[in-house]
Amino acid sequence: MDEVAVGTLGYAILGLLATKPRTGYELAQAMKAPIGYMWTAQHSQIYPELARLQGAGLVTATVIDGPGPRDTKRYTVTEVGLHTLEEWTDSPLTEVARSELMLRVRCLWLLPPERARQFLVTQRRYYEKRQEIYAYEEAAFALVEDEVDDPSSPHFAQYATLRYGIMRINDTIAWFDWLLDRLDSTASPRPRTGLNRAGYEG
Amino acid sequence: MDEVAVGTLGYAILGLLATKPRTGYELAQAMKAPIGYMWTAQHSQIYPELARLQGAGLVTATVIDGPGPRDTKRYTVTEVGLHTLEEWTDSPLTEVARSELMLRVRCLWLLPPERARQFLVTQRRYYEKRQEIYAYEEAAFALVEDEVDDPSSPHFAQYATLRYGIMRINDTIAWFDWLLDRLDSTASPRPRTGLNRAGYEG
DNA sequence: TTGTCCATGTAAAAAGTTACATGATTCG
DNA sequence: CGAATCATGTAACTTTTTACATGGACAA
Repeated sequence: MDEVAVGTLGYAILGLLATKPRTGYELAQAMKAPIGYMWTAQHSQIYPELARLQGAGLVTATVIDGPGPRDTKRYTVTEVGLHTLEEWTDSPLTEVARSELMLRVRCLWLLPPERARQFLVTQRRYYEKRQEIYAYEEAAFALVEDEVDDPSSPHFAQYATLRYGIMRINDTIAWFDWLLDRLDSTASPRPRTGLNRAGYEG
Repeated sequence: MDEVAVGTLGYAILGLLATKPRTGYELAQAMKAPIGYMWTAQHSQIYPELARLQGAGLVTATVIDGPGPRDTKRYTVTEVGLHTLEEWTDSPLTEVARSELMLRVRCLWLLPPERARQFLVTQRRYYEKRQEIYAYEEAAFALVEDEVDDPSSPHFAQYATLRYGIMRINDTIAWFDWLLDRLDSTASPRPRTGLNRAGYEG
């Protein structure tokens, strides 16, 4: 019940519990799912965090029927937890963008064009697969038409994030095509001149 | 000189050194810069990593003139380092997407519409600022026109990542506008019905 | 009977952030 | 003369990942 600083993972959990009570296992599943391509965590991180949130009085646990040697617990957000989550939602935010894909792309000049091309084609395929999954997810929102248009419904917010994901994927695929095109349509390949090419100061 | 497993940070450093030798300080600067909105690291992480890379024989250090109580060292990739980087560039990749922004958006249904709107407007502004910085960065590529079209030039790869960044920002701004529009144009706000609204099972 | 799913935990290691610490130069 | 920039490092802490560990239910 002490004043404990809640981290992003804690809020990610509270955010999921705000729509319905879940077990730690279900939370772990939700963070694996494609709709959850916004935050991930392993169960080994989730279980201790749930214990901390409970200690801080932000969630409560109820023992329910379940398999295995240990208790199966279903967690619910408390009023305090919900209020904490609300305050966090529009508190100041500065994101640190990390993209290993872009880190790789930045090194593509080191590879022979065919290898670079192969890499891009493979990556593009992953995004195409996700595109299919997202299309499937979007179809599900047709079933809750009314709620999707109601800003006080969790479906409204969920749909907004889904649209963001779909947009991002579409554009990324378009970008892959643009880059693949540029790779193919280039002039005669110049010979590489070692580590630090003369005249390059960028 | 031992076989040390290199992590993403190590490759990010090697990738920067592959275009030109730099000091640890310069690497830290490069990872702060807007063009580096793909990986970030503090100097406290960079200096030990450079020592590790040097120990593994992937970079070499030369002491140069500089201020302060300690040696100023300029690092250069070795042939082994460059080869290691090359192999990593198109090795299998599966990214874990993390977006605190989307995590927040997913909770917007908890806020009164005006507060949600204010949050989105503020976030939109950050992206608009970055848009300006990126436009400035893009202009710089006009100076190296030839290299931008040459797949074996680092400028080609750098430009590709910049285009990706610009595209992402433009789309994100468009998405903010779409969502702001939806927030405004909604029907009469329904009263909230507590934690777990009846009938909601999503 | 072998593997996957359900369900929960701990331990250890790696990666990342924040804070402490030193000292020269240069600009206002 | 004070603040910012250059330049490098360590210590402490938090977060994330990988691995170890248990055991029931159910399907191929």
